[in-house]
Amino acid sequence: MVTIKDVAAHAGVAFKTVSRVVNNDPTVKQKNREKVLNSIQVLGYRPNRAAQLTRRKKSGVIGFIADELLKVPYTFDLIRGAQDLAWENNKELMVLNVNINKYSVDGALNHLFQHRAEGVIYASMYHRAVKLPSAFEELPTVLANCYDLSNSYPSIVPDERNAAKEITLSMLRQGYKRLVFLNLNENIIAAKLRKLGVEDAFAEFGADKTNLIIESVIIGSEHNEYSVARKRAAELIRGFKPDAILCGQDPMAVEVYFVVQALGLTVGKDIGIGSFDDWDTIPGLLQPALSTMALPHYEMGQWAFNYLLSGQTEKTTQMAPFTLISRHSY
Amino acid sequence: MVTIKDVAAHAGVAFKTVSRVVNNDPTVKQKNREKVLNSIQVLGYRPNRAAQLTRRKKSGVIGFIADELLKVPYTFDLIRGAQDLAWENNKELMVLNVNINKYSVDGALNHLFQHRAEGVIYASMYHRAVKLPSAFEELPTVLANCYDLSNSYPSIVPDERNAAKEITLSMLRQGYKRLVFLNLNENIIAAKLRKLGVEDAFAEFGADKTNLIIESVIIGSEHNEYSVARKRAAELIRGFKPDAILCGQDPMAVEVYFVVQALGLTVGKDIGIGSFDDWDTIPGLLQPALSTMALPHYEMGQWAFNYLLSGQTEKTTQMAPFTLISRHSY
DNA sequence: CTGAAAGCGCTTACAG
DNA sequence: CTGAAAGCGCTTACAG
Repeated sequence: MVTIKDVAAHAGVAFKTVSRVVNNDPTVKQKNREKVLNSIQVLGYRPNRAAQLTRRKKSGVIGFIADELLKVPYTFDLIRGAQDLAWENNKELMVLNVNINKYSVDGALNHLFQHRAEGVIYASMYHRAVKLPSAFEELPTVLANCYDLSNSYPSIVPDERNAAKEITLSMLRQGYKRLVFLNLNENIIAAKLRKLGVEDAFAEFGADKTNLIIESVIIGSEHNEYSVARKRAAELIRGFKPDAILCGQDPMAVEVYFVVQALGLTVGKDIGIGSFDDWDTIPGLLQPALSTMALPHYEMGQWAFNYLLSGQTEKTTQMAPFTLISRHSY
Repeated sequence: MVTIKDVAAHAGVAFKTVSRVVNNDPTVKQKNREKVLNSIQVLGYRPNRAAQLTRRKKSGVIGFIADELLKVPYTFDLIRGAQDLAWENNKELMVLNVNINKYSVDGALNHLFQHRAEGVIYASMYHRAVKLPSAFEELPTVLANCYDLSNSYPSIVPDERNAAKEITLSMLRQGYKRLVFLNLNENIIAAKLRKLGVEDAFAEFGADKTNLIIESVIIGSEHNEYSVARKRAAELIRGFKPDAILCGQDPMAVEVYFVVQALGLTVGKDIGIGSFDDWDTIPGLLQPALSTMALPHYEMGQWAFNYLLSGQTEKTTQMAPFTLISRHSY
């Protein structure tokens, strides 16, 4: 491999001058700079990052530990948000997947320590509380899409409550009166907060709460979840006769569309449907296309990265707002 | 940060002995090894990777350039396949996202060169031909889910033709006689090969080809694609009256299920449905659950990584077999 | 504005 | 089995 000394010999300068050019030191005389740049070009020199890092204080590495993250399509936006900023700031984002069977969090951390990472983003697949090993205290840590029960780390999570309030208000304002909210598993934080948000909207709008049913249709324990969305949607449409249904996630909306069609009704005409997530291709697959609250994954990834860059230490829990994507389902 | 010398001082040995212990050199006396291990523990020493790499010949870094890869959920399995092996082999997988707007392939390559990567996997989002900049010739390169037109690099791609043949045969064997294959855009290689595969199956089974219609229902140019699956499915079911439909991808199957239901028919009873991809949550969302040919992304990721590890140079194009996931839709 | 020296934290190559 | 020296490709700190 071509080294700084090869370039120096070729350009007829001291190797320190080459180093200066590579590092954009403005004190190099224009003529020397050009000679060096030319030699770099001709010889195909590329700085050896490992050698640079050995000598420098900063590694430029930010870790990204993904807690089984990558099973759900949109969660990858967490990584993208961070990576886009890493690229812009000339940092290295070291993405490490963690899961029960293969990679431990300790293993991932060890990796990051060996690379002298300057900070780490810990991201979870869905919004939840996590308990991190104490080794995280040794380097700046930010949580994304999750939070720490003992409040030892700064974190950013989706603003579930406001999102639910916002989409519910949007439906009420359009004239829908009688709403069924088919919620996610009541054990998860998103479900708890969204329930409050929907109720907030009814209260703020002055709507009659007897026109509201909230029910969890993803049930069972964490590792044995199943959906009763179809069954309950059918029963509720027949019995309660809502004019709108809000679904806890886009895949559930697919199920509800089937139920609505089977009952001879039309989404967007006989019954309005809204949802959460903006799950990849799903919303556009439906007819009419699904209106949904998009999760702010990309923004959370960015926020987490920026937080590390800024060198802050305040242990805030930040709320990231969803974005309402209006299509034609209500 | 704790260095090898700190550990040596604490353990009362030469720093070279610490280096030996860290690198599992068997010549260290048991007693000294224990002393060093203890000091490492007590001081919390972690080897500095950058310094190691500066001195060693090998960087241990394998690059993974992902061509906008991460928009479709299952494509991440390409990375997972490679990453699992990287972990096992104590290598670093450096994942770099490439796209038109932000990161160029040249930028990603430059990154990899600076890290003295030992090889690179170039993976595309869907099965297609690619043209790589000539800089790839400077380091061992393997293509995954794509191939090079000039055959300059080894590659692995899904065995589309056999997959189509296999699922079609499986349907024919179950007694289905009259098949509509709603194909992907005819411009893409997968569509071309699968068409051949379906025809292979009819020929091999001795089935009557007048009972087969193959039609592309994803149409338009690459950047302006749209689906006429619903419209054509409805027309074909009414006119041609197939007893089975094969869909080019799982999302298309969702659309077809809606059409079938709207016509008052039942999937798996009145009409069999098969598909391709095994796209994340979609197959299980449908009722009955969708039988589909799963893309071998994980396996391709593994193969590509192994190929680099093995140090082979043969420029083969490998075919990776799909796996039939039988559920209840036919 | 430029260069010769020292040093980063390791491993390599050699000596004992 | 262990250690003192040299060196990896750079940057830092200093001198001119």
